[in-house]
Amino acid sequence: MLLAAAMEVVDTHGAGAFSMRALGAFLDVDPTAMYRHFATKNALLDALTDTVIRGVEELPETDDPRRDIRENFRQLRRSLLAHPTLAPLVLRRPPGVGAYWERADHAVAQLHRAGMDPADAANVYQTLLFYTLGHTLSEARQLARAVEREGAGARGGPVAAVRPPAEHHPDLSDAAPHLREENEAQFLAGLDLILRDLPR
Amino acid sequence: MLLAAAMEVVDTHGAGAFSMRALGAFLDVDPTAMYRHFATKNALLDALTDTVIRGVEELPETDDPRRDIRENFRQLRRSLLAHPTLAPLVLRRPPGVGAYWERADHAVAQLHRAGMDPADAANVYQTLLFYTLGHTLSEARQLARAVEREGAGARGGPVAAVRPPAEHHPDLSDAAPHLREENEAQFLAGLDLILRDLPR
DNA sequence: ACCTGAACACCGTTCAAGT
DNA sequence: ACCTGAACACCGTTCAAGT
Repeated sequence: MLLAAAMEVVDTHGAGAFSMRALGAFLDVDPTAMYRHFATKNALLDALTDTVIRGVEELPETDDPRRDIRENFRQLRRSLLAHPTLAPLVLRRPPGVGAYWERADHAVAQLHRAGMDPADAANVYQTLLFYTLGHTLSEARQLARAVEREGAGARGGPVAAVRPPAEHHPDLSDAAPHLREENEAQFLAGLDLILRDLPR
Repeated sequence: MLLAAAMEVVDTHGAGAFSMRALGAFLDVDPTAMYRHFATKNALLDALTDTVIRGVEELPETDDPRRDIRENFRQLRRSLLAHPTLAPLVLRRPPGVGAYWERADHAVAQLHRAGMDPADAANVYQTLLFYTLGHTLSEARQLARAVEREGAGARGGPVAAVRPPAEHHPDLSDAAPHLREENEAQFLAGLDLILRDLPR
């Protein structure tokens, strides 16, 4: 399928190296043949990002709303990190686009179940979504650079330590060691911070 | 100054239309003359994004830490929205880059002053930063599309309502009206959610 | 020290022509 | 219905040459 081939090219060489000509070469087809199926390169990229937002995992339905919400956003994070060079392009999709509906409805339903009114649920959902996007897209950056340099499967070096000039930023250097923690744990800590009023 | 001219071209026609040739035409200079001052187009864009992260406003120092922290991130939001087509490119800058230090130190210092230990302060800071980036870059998208269509100063239409197919997403449609609120208020509500344990 | 201009190896997209 | 191939109007970047 055309989208699958496009995703393979993106994951192998990075979204920066993706072009209609590169995709044509991969499919052994004239570079202009794709215009029968997608009006523009942008439309093709939008379709790719929608499949990343949607992901491949089932949304969980247990009896623990807090756990289910956490898992919803962990899934989004995993899907974005699986395609790190494509991840930043999800920002071109409005949050009202189809691919987000399932996640939005799932999260809002769990928040409702946990006793929140619609206004609070909407606020918490959006905060979780934007936090997840900001955190994960920042995280994807270093992974993406490794892919664009070394090709698919690159692991990206160890997370660089944050080293501010100590003389100028005394408070920051006390906190700096904690800014370097492993990213998954850091991500979950932020989720829990936002969800800390939910029953656990 | 070269950077100021580049920023003007970006703000007028959008980052998508920015090219070395366009900048050369704007400055009435050969398109390759810029390579004396910046090694690549990417280096030039990185310098531009750093000035956006830094912004033009003074960080506040009142006797209210919570207020100062809110203002820190509102400043970042305002600066990003002032250059909406450039905003997504801040994701290429690692959070440890120079332009973030001032904001990081300021926020961590205020959190410390409010009684937080370094580990909690680091967690809250990162959550606030990534939330702000996610929220603001999503918000910048519609502004950016207006600029790329109509040129500088475009206001971008009213915020599109989120209209999920009601039959499929009952919980979401209860919350949907609250997803459409004016963006500044929504942004601040998220900040307060993350900061709700701070003394006010 | 800085700018110029030709050149190279690319782009996205259109369109007439083929099967 | 789908693919081809030439063509158009662009790119970033290098490098020898000029002042």
